[in-house]
Order: sequence, then structure tokens, then C-alpha cells
Amino acid sequence: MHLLLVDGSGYIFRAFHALPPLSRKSDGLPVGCVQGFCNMLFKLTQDMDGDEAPTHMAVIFDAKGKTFRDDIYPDYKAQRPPAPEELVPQFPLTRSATRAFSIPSIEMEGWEADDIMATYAVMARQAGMKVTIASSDKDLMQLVEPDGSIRLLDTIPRPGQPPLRWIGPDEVMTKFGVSPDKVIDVQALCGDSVDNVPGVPGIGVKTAAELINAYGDLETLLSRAEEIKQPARRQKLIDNAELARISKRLVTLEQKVPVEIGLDGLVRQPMRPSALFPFLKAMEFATITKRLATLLEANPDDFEADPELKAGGSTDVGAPQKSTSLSVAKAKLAANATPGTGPARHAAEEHARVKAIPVDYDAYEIVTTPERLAAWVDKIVDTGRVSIDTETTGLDPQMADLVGICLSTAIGEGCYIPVGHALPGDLLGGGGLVEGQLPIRDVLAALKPVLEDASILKIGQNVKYDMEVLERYGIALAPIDDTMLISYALDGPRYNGMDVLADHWLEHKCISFSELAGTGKNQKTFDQLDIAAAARYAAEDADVTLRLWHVLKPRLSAENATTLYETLERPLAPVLARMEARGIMVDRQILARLSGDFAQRAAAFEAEAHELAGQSFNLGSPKQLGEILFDKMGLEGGTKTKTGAWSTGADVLEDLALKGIPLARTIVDWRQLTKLKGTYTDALPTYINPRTGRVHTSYSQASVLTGRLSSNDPNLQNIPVRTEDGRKIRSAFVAPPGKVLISADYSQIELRVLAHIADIQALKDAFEEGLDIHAMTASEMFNVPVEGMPSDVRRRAKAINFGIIYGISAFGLANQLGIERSVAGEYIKTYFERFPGIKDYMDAQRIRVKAEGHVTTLFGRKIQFPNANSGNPSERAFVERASINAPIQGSAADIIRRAMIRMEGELQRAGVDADMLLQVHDELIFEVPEGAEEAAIPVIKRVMEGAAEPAVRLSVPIQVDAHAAKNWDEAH
DNA sequence: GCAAGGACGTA
DNA sequence: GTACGTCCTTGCA
Repeated sequence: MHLLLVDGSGYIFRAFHALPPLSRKSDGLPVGCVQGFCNMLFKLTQDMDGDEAPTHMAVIFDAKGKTFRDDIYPDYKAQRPPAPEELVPQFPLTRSATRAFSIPSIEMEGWEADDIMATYAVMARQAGMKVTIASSDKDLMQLVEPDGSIRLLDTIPRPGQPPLRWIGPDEVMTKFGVSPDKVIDVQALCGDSVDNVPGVPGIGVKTAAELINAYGDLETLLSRAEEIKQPARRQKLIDNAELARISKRLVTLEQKVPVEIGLDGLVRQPMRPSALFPFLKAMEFATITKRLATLLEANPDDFEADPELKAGGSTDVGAPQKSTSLSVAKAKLAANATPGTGPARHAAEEHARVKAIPVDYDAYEIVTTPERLAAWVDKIVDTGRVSIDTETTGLDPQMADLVGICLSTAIGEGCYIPVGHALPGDLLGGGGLVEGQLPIRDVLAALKPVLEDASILKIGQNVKYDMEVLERYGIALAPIDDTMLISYALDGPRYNGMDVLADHWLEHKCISFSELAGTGKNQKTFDQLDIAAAARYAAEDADVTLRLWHVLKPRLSAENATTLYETLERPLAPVLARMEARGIMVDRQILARLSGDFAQRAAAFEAEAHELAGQSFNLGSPKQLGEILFDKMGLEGGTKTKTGAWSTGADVLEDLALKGIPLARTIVDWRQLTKLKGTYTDALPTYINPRTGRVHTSYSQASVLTGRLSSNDPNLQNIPVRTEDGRKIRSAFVAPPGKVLISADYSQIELRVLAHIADIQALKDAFEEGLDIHAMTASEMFNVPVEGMPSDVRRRAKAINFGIIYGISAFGLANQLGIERSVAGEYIKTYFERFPGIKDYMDAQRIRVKAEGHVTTLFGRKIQFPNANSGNPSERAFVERASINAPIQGSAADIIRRAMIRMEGELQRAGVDADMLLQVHDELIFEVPEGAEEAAIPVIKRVMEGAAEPAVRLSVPIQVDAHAAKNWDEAH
């Protein structure tokens, strides 16, 4: 008989660095260790067949919480850093994997896995069984028996070594220099820095082994310490005898853990396809699924992926918004977020702990020597985690130069490494660097290994910025966590910005940049600041970022936002960083010509307007215009804005124009031209980066309520398209010679999402059949055949469809269509009758937002409405409309995010050379070599159309149209 | 020099 | 009727 014990927790921690990182394809969930673990279980059961085959088996895990060792020595394992972020979701998954393989998964509160394994090993040996412990943990070496009855088996994959390696008495001798029964005596002397076992200071493994071999055991050694010849060693042993005894108790494994399951309960069970395949499918492990299918002679297709574990499964991602799920959602809310239950309590405790630690500016360090820099690098390696912020000469990550880097590895600490502070320059330029700074090359060379180390987490606030800056200095920052994105995943864009986050969560007011550098045109750039003052500001940033991370990160699991963050937020940041870095080419000449054209035509309109008004006035002033139209000319039907000024919006002027006021038309035309000139033809060329010759927008990933991106500096998401003049501007966005642009856009994505979420059969059928959706709507509403339908009928239906998405009101629809409110009300009534389901959906959102303060997208993104129960009726009505729109707009936004996250990898896998440049809500713009568009378009369409899956299986087809051309206007 | 309001470009 | 960002004027400091 043979008992096989697997050290589950040990495997996860040790395999993490040995295995290549692996993400679940459909949503990016890290699963590398889970896969390694499954492979290991498979291998163990395969390789140990015949006489070696285990008859009994269990996987043992560490339970959460304290053990008796914490009572003996409070600092035990105290300095061990929290598990790397990528590991956290894998802990529960390895337990699920164990169960999937039909193996007992054992963990006991108050005991470490090692103690449980020791207990079972001894029990089994006494019962005459052979024991194998699958672990390479040196603490378990004390259990090895010289007769081979208890052995260890190292299963951590290592390149160039066999997958399974035995550890017997010889290997223990190599490691500790003693036989297994003396291992604990050696450990008692040499201690263990990882677990914080003190040992005797100054005594290492070699000396310890020498002493134990000479004196036999620890107690004999301590009682005869006086005899030791070396005076320093003798004194150390005498002084620290008690520390050695405590250390021995810490490292000695308990062999009498009161296990609930006896050896009989560990008898090996055959693997069951019904347990195995739902798990493997949910993890999307194709290879091992295939191998086990062959082994078990089963067909995996007979089984569905475990709904609790699969991407977008119900454990974390919010339940789809069917009205019946309201009570379920409430129950989940209560179960997960009540203070006092595990994760929520932990988050609250962390918050209280971190908030209580005051910020101490004097604790910050300015790093100016190679030694101190090396010390900080060591610190980062030790903790496996660092918060980082880069200070630069400006706000544009594609232009700004690096001035300094700040780091923090522990709350209350921080350092600033100045590298680019400049002496005051003259008109001709800079006056060189301030003395005392380390050379930037040396600093970057020293930091590069840790900043790129896959096992060291880099924490930042708006990390995308730092990634772009550092990329230009040859550093690929990864892996990352972003406090801004964590906050966004939890609370939406409410507390954007580090100062606001610090104020809200830490009740700490950060030094503001303006109090350091001034404001306005005399504002200093960071390189002109005094290093000492800059250091306080900069190191505070790193310190505060780390504090925020400690406060916010635990809330992700407590509030079920981990999947959202890890699949829809964090992986998008590096994608956006690359898009921003690529930029897009803009033809300066086209814009210059247009600008001249627009200027001339605008001037003509201006003269005409002055003529018609009978006086000169500023056409750009709505105030002056209103006074001329409604006071001086005395026109009827003017309305006032909420501030009491005359309303002169385009719709008002359009009305006046129809009533025969030519001035109104002239103003409308003038405004259009000056808008295009001011915002686009004149402004865009100023954004061309001299280094790259291209325009680099900046995407904000965390500022839109619904989960959309926004674009600024410049905004490339509102480049004109609707008018002929506008499209001329769009045609100035071009591909460089030898390349073409591809524009791929989702067709009617929001209406399709609506059809799915609200479960509207008629809409779903129409999309299934590929009908013109607005014409179909018109035909249903107004009983007009689609064939030969008047364009106005279709236009009305289109307005209604959009109205539904926007949370329709009779008032708004009437306004839009220029019809009576009562007529608009009738339209809406008819719509609800023809498309049953819409009204239910809308009511469900209204109820939900009032009851819970938020609504959710298909992918679990919460959209908060803090004033859903406002006393102000118009505010309430506004929230109702927004809460109807938000799941639709937000689900569509989540879908294109998923497409973007997958896109680069899929293009690469397909061997297609294509660069993703821009996103405009439902459209992606790529740049590809001429001739590659034929290959690129099918890949792009496939990724975009399949982006929701497998997290969500939409009940409507998703359609993407893609075209290639030399400029954006023609590609669109 | 700055903030607010109005207007208008996009999905 | 939803969601944004930018430009310009205005009014106040």
C-alpha cells in the first residue's frame, strides 16, 4: 500500500515562478498554476503505476488564519509578503481542480499543510504503508526515513531536469549536511529567513551541521556550549540558547494533528468524467482535456463547462439583468458585502489599519548613490512588490522627458531618484543637469530587471502613463496593478485622480503640484524644481499609491469586482499604452488647405451676418446674438436657458431659418465652419509629435460612467463625419506610404445588445435575418411595407429606436422629431405593444436602480447612481433614463474592450502584421501594410464578432463591417 | 488667470 | 431622451 500526499499550497507558490504565465483565453484570468497543478496530478498518477501506484491519495492545503506557531513566536512568517496578485484567484481553483480529479482536498484551520502531511505520513508508516510526499519544501525533509518508507518527490517543473525528482536521505544530506532525523536541530540553529525563524544569529547551515554532527543533537550542544573553542561562536550559542529552542519548536512538524478523515478516507477513487471535464472546460485547458479524454475513453463534448467557474460565470460576474434575478442579486449582495463576513471584514480592517498610519515626509529618501539604489532594488526583490511613479517634464507621455522616479515598498516609506533636474537655462536652452544626480542610464539599468520581472508587481496610479514614458527609455513595465483602475472597477469614475482618492480613503491631503510649481504660464516644469522639494512631493505619490492599493485591492474580492478588474480593466491598460504610442498619421497639407478654405467662407458668412443684422457683433457670442434676434429684432418664440440667457442653439436657429429669418441660417453655417476650423483644421496640426510625426491621443480608461473610453489631447473620438466639410477633415487621417487603414465597426451593436438583454424576440429575429432594423421597426409601427418605404417613415422609426436606447421620454422624442408630445407618446405606446419585453426591461432597471443604487452590464460592471432616490423629480427621471441606457451602452463598451484585449494576440497568432491605432466606441482603426488587408480583415472581424464569448453567449448575431483605404474617410 | 455656460463635434 | 471633450465668451478675481 502506498500513500501519496500532495503539498498543494507549496506547489502553487513554488510553481508560480517556474511556470510561464498563462491566462485563460476568453477573459484573461490567470490560470498558469492551475494548469501546472493539473498536469502534475495527471503526471503523478501516470508515472507511478504498477507497484509504485498509490493506493491512497490526498492534496493538503494551508488553511487561512493563525496556527500554534504564531503563539510561540509572533513574528513567525511575519515578513512574508502577500501572495502575488496573479496567484490569488488560483488558490480556490486548485482546490476545485483537486476535487475534479476525485482526490480528497484537505485543509484544517489552525494547522499548516506540513503538520497535516506529517500526521498522515506517520500514521501511514505505522500502518505499514509506503509514503510519498509530493513537495520540495525543505521543512518536510525532517520526515524522510532512511529505509525509504517516507520520501519526498519534487514536482516543480524545472528546465533541463526530469519532471519528477526523488528526495531521499542522500538529498537531505546534501541540503542540510545531516541525516533527516537531525534536520530540525540544524534548522533550529540556522533559522529560516523566509519564514522568519530566528535561529542563532550568525550561524548558517554549514556551521549548524558541523555542530550537530559533533555534539549529536541540539540539547547536548546547548548544554555543552561552554566547550566550544571559537569564542564568538560559543558566546552566540550561550546567549541565544532560548532562541534556538523556540526555533526548534517552530520548525518541528506536529505529527498528531486531529485529522477528521482517516487513512480509509484517502483510498484512491477512479477519475470521473462528469467531475473532470466540466472543470477542465471551464478552465479552457484543451491539451489535458484531450489527454484525459483518451485515457478515460470519454467524450468531453458530452459535458458543459462548469457554470460557476467558466469565464463570466456566476461566481463573480454579475448575473445577467433578467428581472427575476433581482432577489438573487440582493441575496448575493447581502452574503458578500456584509461587514463581518470574510473578505468584506478584511477590506474594512485593512482600510482602518492603513488610514491610521500618518504620512511622514521626513521618512522619505533621496537616492543619489549607487549603493542606495542597489539597496532599493534589493528591497523590491525582497518584497516582490513596489509602487512606482515617474516624474516628467510634462503631461504628454509621448513628449515628456523623465526627471525622476519614485518608489515605495512599504507604507510610510518612499524614495525619490532624481535623474533629470536641470540647471536654470538661458534663452538658447538648458544649462545642464543639477549636480549630485545619478546618471539616468545607470538608474534605468539598475531598475530595469525588477521593473520587468514577471514575479514583481508594479503598482501605480494611472500606470499607462508610466508604461509609455518608460517604454521610450527601453523599459517594459510589467506586471502591473493600477489603483486608478481598481477604484474605477469598484466605484466608477467617482474618485478619479490620486489626490481625490487620498483625500477620500486616507483623509490625507497630498501636496498639490501647483503649490510646488505655481500655476499658469509661469508654472515650472518638474525638471526646474528644487530636488528636495520635488522629492517630498514625488515620494509621497509612491507612498500614497501603495496605501491606496492596500485599501482598495481587498475590496475587489469583497465586492465581487475581481473578474471585472482582471479581465476588463487591467489587461486593457497596456493595450491602450501601445495604441497611444503608435499614434496616427495626419496630413498637414490637407488640413492647412481646409483651414484657409474655411476661413474665407466663414469671413463671408460673418460679413453677411453683420449685413443682415444691420450692425457689427461677435458671432461667437451667443449672448450678443440672442439680444439681436430676440430683443432688437423682436422675434417670437425665443426661449431662455436655465441662466436666463436667450437660447440660440442650432435647433432654435433652424426653426427661425424655416420661418424665413436668413440671419439664422447664416449663423448656423458660420458656426459649423468655425467649429471645424477651430477644433480640427487649426488645432490638430499642433498635436503632431515632432519626434514621431504622428498624432497621439490619450485614452482615459477610467472616466466614463458606463465603461466606455474617452479620448483627449486631442479627442480623436469626435472627428467629424456627418457633413461633407467634416468628412474632408476625416480624410486628412491617412496611412503612411506602403500602408492602408482598416476601419472595422460594429453594426447596430447597442440595438443588438438591447435585443439580447431585454429579450425582444422580434428584434432578435430581425437581426437573425439580417433585416434593415429601422425599416423593420417602421414597418411594425406604422404598418408600412419595407419595400418602397418613404425615407421619413424610416427616419421616425430610427429616432424611436435610438430613443429607446437613451431611456425614451415623450418629451424628448417630440423634440427630436418636431411633433406634438401627445403624438410622441402614442408612438412610444405602440412601440411597447409591438415589441413586448422592452417595457419590462425598462421597469426592471428603474426598480433596480432605486433598490440597489446601481445597474450592471452583461459582464458584471456596476454603474452607480448615488442619487437614484433624489428628492428632485427631474433628477430622478434623469437617473431612470440613464439607468436604462447604461447597461446597453456599457455592455457594448465591455464587448469592444474584450475585442481589444484579445486583438493583438490573435493578429500575431494569425501571422498578420497589423497595428491597432484608434477606438471610437464601436469602431477600431488599424494600420496594415498594403496587401495585408485581405488577411487582416477576417481576423479582425472574427475577434470583434466573437468578443462577448465565452463569458456571455449573446442570443443575437454580432456583425462587424470592415473596409480598407488610404484614409479614414474612405475606410469608414 | 480661472470657472462656468453655451454650443457642437462624435458614438 | 444616453455618454463624452473642446472651443469660445463671459464674468469675476
